[in-house]
Amino acid sequence: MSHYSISELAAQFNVSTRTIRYYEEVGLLQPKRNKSGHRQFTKKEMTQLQLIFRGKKYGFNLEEIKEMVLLFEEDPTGKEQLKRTIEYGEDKIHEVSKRIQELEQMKNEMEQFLQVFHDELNQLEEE
Amino acid sequence: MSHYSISELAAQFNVSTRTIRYYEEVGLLQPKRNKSGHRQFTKKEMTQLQLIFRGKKYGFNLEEIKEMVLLFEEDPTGKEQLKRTIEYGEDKIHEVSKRIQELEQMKNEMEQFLQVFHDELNQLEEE
DNA sequence: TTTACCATTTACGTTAACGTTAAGTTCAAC
DNA sequence: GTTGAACTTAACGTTAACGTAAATGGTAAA
Repeated sequence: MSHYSISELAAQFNVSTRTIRYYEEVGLLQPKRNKSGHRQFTKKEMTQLQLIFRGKKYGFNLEEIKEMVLLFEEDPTGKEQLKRTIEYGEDKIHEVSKRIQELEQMKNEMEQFLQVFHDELNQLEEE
Repeated sequence: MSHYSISELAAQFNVSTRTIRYYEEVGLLQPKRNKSGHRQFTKKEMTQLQLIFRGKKYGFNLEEIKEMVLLFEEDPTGKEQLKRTIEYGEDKIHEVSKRIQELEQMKNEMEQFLQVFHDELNQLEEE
């Protein structure tokens, strides 16, 4: 009924249970517990884990990821709170945009480099 | 005359000299030495450091970066060698492309999330 | 030639992000 | 009710990527 155990989540995301417990340890997740103390995960935590792993893949460390996860987890009620959240979120989006641009530059440079090799290969094959 | 000391490079790239020595230690750089054993860096190493820091910024570890740096450093002479280098390089470009795509997806999701907050803010301000 | 700075190697220290082991608890099935 | 898999916490271990300290050497200015 929409509750997952820690090993189910671990299998889903192909990580160890230790990893998930560690994420709770550092405040990235706060799963509820059942009567006997076992963690109960829901779709909320699944979504958060998605964000975490995507962030990790792109060089953000857990502290940075934590900020982003918490940003989208808390329900900012009140105008001032909302405004600050939006501003912070737009900053984060800017960071991501910058990373994308620089990755594209990196890609371009790699393509230029390969072009040289391509030309050399053509030279060799024309003989 | 186009030779830089280790501390000049460190200042240029805003890292410690230890970092640069470490990169040599793990095989990312192979600077020449002068008579008294001091490292002599040239534009070649400057270019390699550029690649290294950009790679780091986007979540590649030093091992992966090493592959890429060595790929573009060695002069693949001979048709077979050239072909393999080109193929490997295209794989790496593919990886970068994938990262770009997923970063863009990440950005989209963040923008959607923020849109919700924006709407809530508008609701509050219409009253 | 002594001061001072830059270089060198060696080697131990540090932090993030887990891995691993141990010792105990709970649940599901038989 | 006993067995076995899955859960719990606690705590020590591991690796990458450096930081830092110590001991030493070259060189240029005072």
